[in-house]
Amino acid sequence: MIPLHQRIRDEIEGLIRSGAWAPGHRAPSETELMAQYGCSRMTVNKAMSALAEAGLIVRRRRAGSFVARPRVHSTVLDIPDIQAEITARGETYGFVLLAAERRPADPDDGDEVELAGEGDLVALRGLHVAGGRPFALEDRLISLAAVPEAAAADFAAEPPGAWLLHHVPWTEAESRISAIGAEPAVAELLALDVGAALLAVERRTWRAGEPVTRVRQLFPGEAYDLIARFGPAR
Amino acid sequence: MIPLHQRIRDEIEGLIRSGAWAPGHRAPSETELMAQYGCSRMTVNKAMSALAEAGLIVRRRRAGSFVARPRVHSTVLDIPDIQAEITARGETYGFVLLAAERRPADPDDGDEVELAGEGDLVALRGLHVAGGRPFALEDRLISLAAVPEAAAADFAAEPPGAWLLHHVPWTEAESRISAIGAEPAVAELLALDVGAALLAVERRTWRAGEPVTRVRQLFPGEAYDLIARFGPAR
DNA sequence: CTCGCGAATATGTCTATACATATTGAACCG
DNA sequence: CGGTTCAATATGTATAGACATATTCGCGAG
Repeated sequence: MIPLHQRIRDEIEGLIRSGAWAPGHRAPSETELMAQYGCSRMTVNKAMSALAEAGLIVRRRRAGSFVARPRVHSTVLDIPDIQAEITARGETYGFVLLAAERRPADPDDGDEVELAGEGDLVALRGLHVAGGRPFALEDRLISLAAVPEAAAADFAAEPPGAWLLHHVPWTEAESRISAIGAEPAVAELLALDVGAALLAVERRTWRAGEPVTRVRQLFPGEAYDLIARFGPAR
Repeated sequence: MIPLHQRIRDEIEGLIRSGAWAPGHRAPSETELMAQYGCSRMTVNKAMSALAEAGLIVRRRRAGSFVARPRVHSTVLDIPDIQAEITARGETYGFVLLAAERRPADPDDGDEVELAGEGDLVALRGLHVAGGRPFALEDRLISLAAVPEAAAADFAAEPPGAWLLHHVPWTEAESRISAIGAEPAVAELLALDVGAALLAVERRTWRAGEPVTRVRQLFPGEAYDLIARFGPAR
């Protein structure tokens, strides 16, 4: 049984997404919807407030509720877990740990110093492999001040991304996406020509304001797409 | 005056984001919060339902409300309007229309055929310029079946992105982000070496299920970053 | 000791009502 | 004709109560 407020919400959302109600269109008032659905105003209000929160309508007192004009920016981007992504494609996933060391932050690198805080860093380099072929190169720094358990973790057994996900819940994250050419060392590891275009995803995460980790993942440009959608899919 | 349900919501969100309530932590029941804030259950419920909808807590009947473990995927990505982005940086913006033609869809290109529908296409190529230097190359197709007015528009005066935004509200969009090497023609237009890494953003938009436009924007890799954030910023 | 059943609990939904608040449009007055 | 006031309107917030539903816990029977 679908709750009534959800049904109202879904129906109106359908009218908007189908284009039947164009941006700017004025929706019926709560009183009208209340009569239309034979329910109380609170129920209608719950549906309409949810649509407003979702950004589908704009509500103005005395004036009414209007279909919002969608904004170009801020779509939802799926940055999937690499392992999950690969297995979802039906390919076998592997992770090769190329290097792992514990070291203090480079004092010339403000970024590292901030990440390390009072402690050392764990620096990792690893290769994500899909079906026997290199899929992504990952360079990661983990703050031991934030995650002391990382000193003893075996990242060859469990890739650092998955390990962190299980051990350290984060509260904030920032991802930065750019394109760079492959340097010789990187090109060799990814089995590409030097200078080949790579999609670079750099992500930093924090827990309660304290930096936890910074990771830079390099994907061969033609092998990987990031997709962001705005639309009927829920 | 901040509404009470919002205050409750904000306070609990603060406890979660600060890490005071770790993932898995059980929040007080609605009855307890109701006593704590001296309000009715509906008010507490509104706050907690909103937090649940936002994915910050998970609610289970009889069991209670628990702080959710954040998921890696689905962050919010800002895909800004290029013109707005450049002027925000304090640089002068310019758009150079390199080519514009009206033509039927290429029957060998299923993508174009779908976009065109029963009508022709407008095919445009233009260069976004920031402070006198090339910033992005844009190739765009507009469906005249969906937007007949595009046949008469002057895209040299108003860049097609802005023109479309003003004339055709869309209801769905999909963006695809990848990295490619610059081909000779592209490299020359962007004043780069052949093979230089480019960030490619391809976006398609629909209105009420009908394809409206498809645009491919190529940015010099080192000149532009896309940033996605998840965190306390609201 | 285990299984099944019923009671307790926490959330989920909904109603009817009340008052607050922003905004608009129209009536009124200078 | 222009500005001010005021009432109508639509949303915003909140209450108290009611019943529904899923899930867990504990008790008692086998």
